[in-house]
Amino acid sequence: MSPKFTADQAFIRETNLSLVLRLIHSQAPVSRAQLAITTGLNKSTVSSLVDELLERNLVHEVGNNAGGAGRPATMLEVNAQAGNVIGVELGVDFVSVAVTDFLGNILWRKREEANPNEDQEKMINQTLRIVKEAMTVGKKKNQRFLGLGLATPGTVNIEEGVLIFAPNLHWRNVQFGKIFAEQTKLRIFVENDANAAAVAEHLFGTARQVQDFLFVFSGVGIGGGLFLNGKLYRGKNGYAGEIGHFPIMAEPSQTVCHCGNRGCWETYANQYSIIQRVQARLEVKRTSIIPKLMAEQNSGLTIPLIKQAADAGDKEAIDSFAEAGLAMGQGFAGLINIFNPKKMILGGPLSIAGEYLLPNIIEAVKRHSMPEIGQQAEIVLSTFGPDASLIGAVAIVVDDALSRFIQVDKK
Amino acid sequence: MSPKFTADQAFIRETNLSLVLRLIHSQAPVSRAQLAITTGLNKSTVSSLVDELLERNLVHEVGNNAGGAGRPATMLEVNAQAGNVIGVELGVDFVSVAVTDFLGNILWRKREEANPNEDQEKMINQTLRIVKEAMTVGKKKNQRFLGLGLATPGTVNIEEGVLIFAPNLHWRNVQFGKIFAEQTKLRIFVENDANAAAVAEHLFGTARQVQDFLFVFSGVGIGGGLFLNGKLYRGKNGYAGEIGHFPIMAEPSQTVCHCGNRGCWETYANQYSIIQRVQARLEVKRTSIIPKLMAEQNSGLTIPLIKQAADAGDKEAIDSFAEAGLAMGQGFAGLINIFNPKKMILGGPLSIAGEYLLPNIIEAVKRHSMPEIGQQAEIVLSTFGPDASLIGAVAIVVDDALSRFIQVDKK
DNA sequence: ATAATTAGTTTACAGCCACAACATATTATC
DNA sequence: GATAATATGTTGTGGCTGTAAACTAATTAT
Repeated sequence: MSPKFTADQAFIRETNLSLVLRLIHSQAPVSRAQLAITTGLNKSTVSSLVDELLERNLVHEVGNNAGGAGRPATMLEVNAQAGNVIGVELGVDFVSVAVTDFLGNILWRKREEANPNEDQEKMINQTLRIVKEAMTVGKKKNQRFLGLGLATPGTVNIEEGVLIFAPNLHWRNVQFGKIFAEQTKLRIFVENDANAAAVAEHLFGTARQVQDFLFVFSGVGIGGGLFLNGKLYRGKNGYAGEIGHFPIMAEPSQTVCHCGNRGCWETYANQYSIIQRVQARLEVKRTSIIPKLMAEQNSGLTIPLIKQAADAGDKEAIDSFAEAGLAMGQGFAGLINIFNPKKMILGGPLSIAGEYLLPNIIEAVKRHSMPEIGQQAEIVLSTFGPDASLIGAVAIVVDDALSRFIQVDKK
Repeated sequence: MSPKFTADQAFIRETNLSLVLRLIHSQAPVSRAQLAITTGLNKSTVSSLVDELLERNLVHEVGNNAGGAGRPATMLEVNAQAGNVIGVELGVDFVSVAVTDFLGNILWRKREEANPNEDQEKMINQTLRIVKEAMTVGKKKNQRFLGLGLATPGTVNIEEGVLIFAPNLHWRNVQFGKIFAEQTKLRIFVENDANAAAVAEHLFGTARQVQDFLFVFSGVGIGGGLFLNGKLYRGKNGYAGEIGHFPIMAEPSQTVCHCGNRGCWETYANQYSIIQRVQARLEVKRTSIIPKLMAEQNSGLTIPLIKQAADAGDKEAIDSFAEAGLAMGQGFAGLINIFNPKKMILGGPLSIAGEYLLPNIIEAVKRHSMPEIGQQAEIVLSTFGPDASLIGAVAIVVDDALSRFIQVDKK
């Protein structure tokens, strides 16, 4: 049925602990007195809460702040050493693993090419191998791990830690939670890549304190992390966020999307659409350095290569990005009209070309959104660029630690 | 900054009172014992909460339920006599007012034609006159009023009770809250019409217990009430829900939307698009009863008239609805992909033709949505048809009474 | 008649936060 | 340099909360 929500004293304590911890996280350094004012809680209550957080090593005092008159305040900060976190990002053709401290600072990272089509078990074992390597890093630093987060394309059952279906990987029903828990003995958190990236921006990035924003993950397709009313929105089954499949034109002539339909927005605005635009231009106009770059680097026509050409001032590259930017912006406008968000964050592989896309996205939003709504939305690039989902994997672990006060096993 | 959320004892009590009251509302008749099981609260706590609700006259006992073995349960129900509510719907060309009991049962209602373009003050005075008439009804029944809800098109600042901007009415910054509070001495709640309708469905209609659904309000334009994670989503400024302005086609050839853009989804799926479809058909094909109906009734080409023709089996009318249904369904599919909702509810003036639209909406959703997501969404007609916003105006008052336990002035 | 079962109440209790008084540590002022 | 002013943070009391367990109450099963 509907999720029951009862409250008791333990709930009060947990809510207030979490509130204070999150405020210390987002507004560090702060004093107990400042916390009392911003929360509305009594000074003594704040002291009691902070004492508990200090005891749990989640925060620490960082000297005094002698400002004006009066007793100087003892400033508080979240303790970066509260514990380490492992983040894993599963991509369509790579695996990334990172070890960070509690504040998301990267202590170690590794990326390997991978091929999910070849053999699922092989890729999982590859991932496990890198994870175990990562764990030795944490051990050396004598730190406990708070957990392991895994970001993957596709839809995820976060309670069970199961990847339900990832069209890009052609995977179904993968028990990540179970497999990784057995192999690492850590607490495992599995989340969709765009959702994870959204949490990363909320916790560590450009969307701190922002209650309503969309993370637009653009790459092979376009997915979205919907952060609404101060939390992730997942929909009935966790499928929410398939923003790339709004049918913006259902004529039979349109490109077939990999979802099987025609005229999905993402077919006009994903990375392949840019490659197509460049190809079309190269066929008519040859004054571009792109063919030369491809020959030199023995590379196909890829986004990084087109970006490189644009950096060198190549008009065909720049114009292709501009055109794609307008198409992306059209979808952004529609989403802004629907959501009235404070921010729209562009991330994913395509965001490496953000500087060329963004001005036209903004232009298209201005043109196609309702003025009252469009003016309210800031359109920005992801803080973490192509690493957004990897940091996101870390963020979902940290976010849990900021919320829950379940005893973490000591080492 | 971000809304702080602190918890204290009063909050616990209010949360649990509200939880129990809502459960009694949605699952009546229900016993204390059942409530204890479903909430997870202790039996004694439930008794204490129920005692308080009884004292406040919000619920009442309705006999025993002698089922199997054991002491028979005392069943509880929300007290319809807890207080009356006034609902007001401001339409583009009418005003509706209703008096209901606490369960939303209509005790009295009145609808008058109105013209917002003529004179704002005149229309407000007209509304106030009907409201005062309504209040004499409640007085006769010796009932107190819990409040007055007002549903209006446009964007609303719900804290202040101000209509910010309603393009269809050409109104800006109307202080409904202030005006109505002064004139009626009641607590006033102002809300956007689509949002109000969504609350009505959640509280009294087809979306009871549904956490994630969209109310699609189709009429002159297409607006949406977004009910996500168990509550209304309003966005940063309360503008959220402009689902009609997703640019599904940006070619210069398209119809200009009243938002100023071209190719908005709603221009393919609003009531005017249906009228256009019928007109186009009538120009080529004359075997339709529509011209005859228009002549007989001395009426223009309206949706009710086309509906009447469809009821009589007129192929042109039926086919026009079918075509529009497919266009609506295309947008529904896009929204379903984005939101992964449990339900999509079609309401608003166009919903009187729901039986002709719905099959094609469902067909288009099947065709254009991602199968995993589309299969999850039930697509249904509003329980209240064209009255959804009027009942919604009532619902926002009831919803508040179910949540808050501020002392209501006695009579 | 007695036991079993289920509903609801009473009483003792521990946890939580608010409040007010207090201790602490600095700057401002004379 | 002493005193006042100011701001930070702590301590102890009290009221409110839900929990737990023992209790009463009202029915059916045997």
